[in-house]
Amino acid sequence: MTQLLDERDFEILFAIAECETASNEEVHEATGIPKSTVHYRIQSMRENGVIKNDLFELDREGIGLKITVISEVWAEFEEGYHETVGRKLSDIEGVNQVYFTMGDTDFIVISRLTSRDMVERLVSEYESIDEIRRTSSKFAISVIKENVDIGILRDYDEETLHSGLGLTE
Amino acid sequence: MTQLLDERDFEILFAIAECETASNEEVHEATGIPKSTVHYRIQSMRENGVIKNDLFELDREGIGLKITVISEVWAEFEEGYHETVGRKLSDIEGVNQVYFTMGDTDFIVISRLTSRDMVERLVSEYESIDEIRRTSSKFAISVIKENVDIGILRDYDEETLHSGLGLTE
DNA sequence: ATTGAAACTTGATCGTT
DNA sequence: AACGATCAAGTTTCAAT
Repeated sequence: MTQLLDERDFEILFAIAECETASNEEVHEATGIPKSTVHYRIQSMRENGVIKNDLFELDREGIGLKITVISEVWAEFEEGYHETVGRKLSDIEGVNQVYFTMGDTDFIVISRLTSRDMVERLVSEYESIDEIRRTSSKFAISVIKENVDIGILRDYDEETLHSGLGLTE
Repeated sequence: MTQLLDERDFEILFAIAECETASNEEVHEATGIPKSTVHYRIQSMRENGVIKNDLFELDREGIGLKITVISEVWAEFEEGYHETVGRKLSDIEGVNQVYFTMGDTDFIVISRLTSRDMVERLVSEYESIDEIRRTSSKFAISVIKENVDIGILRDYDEETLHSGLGLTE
């Protein structure tokens, strides 16, 4: 099996994420890769499914993030701990979503990882945070739905959003 | 307080989500709204923060989705239930992410909702699914981090992704 | 705030290497 | 596959409403 992506593809993807634009021009300026090559590469990534639409939904498997781990985290109560602990959790490599909830769990953390090694690293990062009392992790066997960014709108009736905002015709 | 968005803004956002492109041209064709007006509206939504970057990360609060609910769902074991039940969960309005896990929980479901009404609706939708045994829901008091789509790349060292894909220099 | 038309920038194509 | 030059196509601006 041949590699889907090489270093150069990543350089382009990182530049897009960094600049927050997919303009050939800007990617060219950020990377030094000629405009036409940037264009060619992005087109190739579209064709092989790594980039899924014009708004750059990425195929996580395609970029090597095959493991999804969902963790529950319990922490010591302190003033403002949802911010301080939340920030520490956010900073761990591979951590993608952090939700602060109240009740029997304090945080829910979703991570995308490349390997078992990273899972071990994740756990030891949790353990190195002083305020954390206990964690519990689950592997997602399959990701059935993820609608993110602008795609989220497909989850709703226009009606629902209108009434949510108090819009009237 | 004046409304951030009106019907027309939504029409444009929905068209973008539907067409999977933000081209003035295509949005114009899909909606009949003149190109220059589409341009003007998108620019305005950028300025007031509803659209956060060129790759169309949306401000969920801005479009009225103020409530995040995270649910754990337990279901009867059946052949292929992760698909059948997972699909039913995915189809509920406002459901945004569905993860199938094994062990003490079967599914983790993340929803974005506009109102308490929608929360009640969510729960009754859960209850109407035959295979579901039990559910448990938490409200996210705050969403501390969400890196989605192409932004996910910012969570990683380039190194990590390279080694995850088995790339070598 | 909206729009049609003009001006301009950029993405896409093509031919070489 | 990479790339510089070219051109069609789309974005952005502008002036009028």
